[in-house]
Amino acid sequence: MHKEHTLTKNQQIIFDIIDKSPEPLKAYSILFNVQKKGIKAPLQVYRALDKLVEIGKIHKIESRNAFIACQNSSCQVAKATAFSICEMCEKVTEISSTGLSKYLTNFKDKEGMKYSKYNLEFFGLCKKCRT
Amino acid sequence: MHKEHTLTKNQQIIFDIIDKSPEPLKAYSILFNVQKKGIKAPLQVYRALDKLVEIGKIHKIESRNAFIACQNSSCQVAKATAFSICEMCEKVTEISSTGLSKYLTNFKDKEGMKYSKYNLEFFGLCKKCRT
DNA sequence: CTTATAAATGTTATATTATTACATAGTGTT
DNA sequence: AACACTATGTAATAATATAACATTTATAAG
Repeated sequence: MHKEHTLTKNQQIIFDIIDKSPEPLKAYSILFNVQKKGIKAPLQVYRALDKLVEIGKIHKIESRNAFIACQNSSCQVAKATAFSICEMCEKVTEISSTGLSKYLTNFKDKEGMKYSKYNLEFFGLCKKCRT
Repeated sequence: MHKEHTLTKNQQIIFDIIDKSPEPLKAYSILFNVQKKGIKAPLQVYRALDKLVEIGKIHKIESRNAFIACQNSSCQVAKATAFSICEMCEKVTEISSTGLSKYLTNFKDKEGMKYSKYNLEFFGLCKKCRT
């Protein structure tokens, strides 16, 4: 079993903001939002973000430089992530498909190499934006 | 059939540097390398990069903010990309697996949504770094 | 409980990555 | 020539991220 991570003060503050947000948040937008709570410097935000990513509480959307809370309840480690991104409204959703994650986790390249981690980002138009 | 894109002067200079490099290049490292050729400003580099990505001659490795020449001969459009990245030596290789690209191109999420584009990055240790 | 160690914090400065805004020049039509 | 379109040049600045160092807090070992 995994050890439950108890978040520190800064980590908790920053996680809460990301978790409550309906959309991915950028580091400096987070910073702006927590300045009233005493977090004044970028580094304080980035350190919390790094830790939260490391323990799998949040994920980074690489193509957007933004962070989203993990949707898969109790995802402890960030080693197999997949997202859909609407190119119109920028809505991002974490994909949890057993088939997909099995396929990718077991994927071997031409030389038989298996990978320990992956990140996949799908792009298209969401339901709303297609209508 | 696709129209062959004739690269402009700046685009050609920047593509050549990326194409010759054994590793992904970052925008400012490219800038540094082309200053002798008269390209002086970041924007000149970014504009060429944008265009080259758009026409599929190069790809951006999102997790590294770096650019690599397309390995799939005559890949004209950047809409289905997959890479392996060594977390030790940072070697990046474009994966060309028909199985993988078929699987992902046809992937539908829970709501039946199909996507027009994807980018996948695998992480692990390359052959050399595992020994 | 105290000492040692690791993890987290606070703060300043700076590095790296990317875009806005505006002026100019080339290219290809009609 | 007149038009639209794409690319270029240049300066300034915005947005994203890390280095370096001092201090504090949490955790574990004796």
